[in-house]
Amino acid sequence: MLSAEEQLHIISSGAAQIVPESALLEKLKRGVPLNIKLGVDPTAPDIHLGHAVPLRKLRQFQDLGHEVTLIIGDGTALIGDPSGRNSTRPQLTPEQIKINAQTYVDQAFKVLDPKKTTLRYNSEWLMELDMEGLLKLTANFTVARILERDDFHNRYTSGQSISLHEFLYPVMQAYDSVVIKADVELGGTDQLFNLLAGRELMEKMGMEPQVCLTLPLLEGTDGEKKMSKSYGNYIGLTDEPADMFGKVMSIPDELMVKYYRLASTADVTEIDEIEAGLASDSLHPNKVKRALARNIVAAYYDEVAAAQAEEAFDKVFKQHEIPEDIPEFEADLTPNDDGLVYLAKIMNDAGLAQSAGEARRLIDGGGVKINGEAVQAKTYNVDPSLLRDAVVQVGKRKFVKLV
RNA sequence: GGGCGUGUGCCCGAGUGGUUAAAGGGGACGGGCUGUAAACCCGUUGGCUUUGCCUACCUAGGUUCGAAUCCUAGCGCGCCCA
Repeated sequence: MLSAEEQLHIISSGAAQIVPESALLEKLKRGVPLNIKLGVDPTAPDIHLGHAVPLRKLRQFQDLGHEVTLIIGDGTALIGDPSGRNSTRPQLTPEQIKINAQTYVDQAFKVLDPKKTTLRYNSEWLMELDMEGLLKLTANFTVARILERDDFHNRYTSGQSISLHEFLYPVMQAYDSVVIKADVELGGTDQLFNLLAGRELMEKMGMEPQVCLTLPLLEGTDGEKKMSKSYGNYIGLTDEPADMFGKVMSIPDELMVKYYRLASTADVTEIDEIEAGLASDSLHPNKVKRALARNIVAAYYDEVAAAQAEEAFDKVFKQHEIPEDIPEFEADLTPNDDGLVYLAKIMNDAGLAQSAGEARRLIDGGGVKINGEAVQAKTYNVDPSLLRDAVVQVGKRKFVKLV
């Protein structure tokens, strides 16, 4: 085992805050494996690199010899986390929660070490609570304390509704920590209040309180907004290697180090060197970003897939070649009276354009190529022999082979 | 329950009777440049085999030669009063 100080250095890499850091150092100094907790809401089935950030941090803990308890919040999901919300969340059906939870777990184990992970469902103890237990638990918190929370405060002062059951969310999450005896709980920066509630409750119940470790939000590929499916700027854990590679390559340079720290499997010392190298211009951003993309692909697939993804990427972007493995489309090449076929319609049918009109515009904009040859503006109709077994390309990365 | 206001394209937002498929901005997409990105420049951004036709400014009716623009009702949102 590494020394407590060395461990702390690794653990704090990329973390937003550790509350309190001194307590974590003390826990580490004991030299016994700690119990690290992460609670997840099974609300969204598909997970992306943003969701994987706390998982990566958990993995670091595991690699340092600690144990992880992953809590599926199937009980708390009945409430719906009010964090960052300005209105009440819709409640999910038990069936939906179950499906989501399973999908989540499958993906989470791409990151976590199953041998050092205990999986728990919090319905196990939350649903066991009777009225007496609930009352005892809630007596540990005051309304004023809960109302301190930013989002509750805002909703309350602006006259928006807060349902009584939403008040219970932080209490339930805190109770999870008590039940599993967490040493450290992870969460996004927006989770700090909930994490602190756990700390407070443990202390009140005579336990050693957990340390709260928050992680920053990961920006999406646009480099602006947080990674989210609804913004279309996400990199999914189940994305194809080539896609994943390309998406990582498209992030802004400024984000590279953050991605390294939060989303890669690289060693912290290595990342420190990369950061320094970039700052002093001794490392070329392109090289660094490639290495990052390879690392991330390899983390979810393997080295071979990563190398292939890079190769495919170079073919398309560097040498402007046509990649292998492009989708095929069976096009109807029956000519019209002039002996021509309407290219715009074919592109539309092949999924290269949302409408024939868009296809025409793309042609006029010089964005359409047949076998690497740009189609001249206004040529919406072409000779069918040109299209037979041809590769039609839109922009830099959309290809379809006509058969 | 009453009063007032508001509803425009992916988003924001101009337009208050007539070349308005609808200014401007953002985003997105395409081209150039590049390192793949950013920045910058250019173009496109309802549908249709496009010198044209069709469908569109919350919905349904109405007024008018002509409506996103005026009227009526409904729906959504906002504010004020009870």
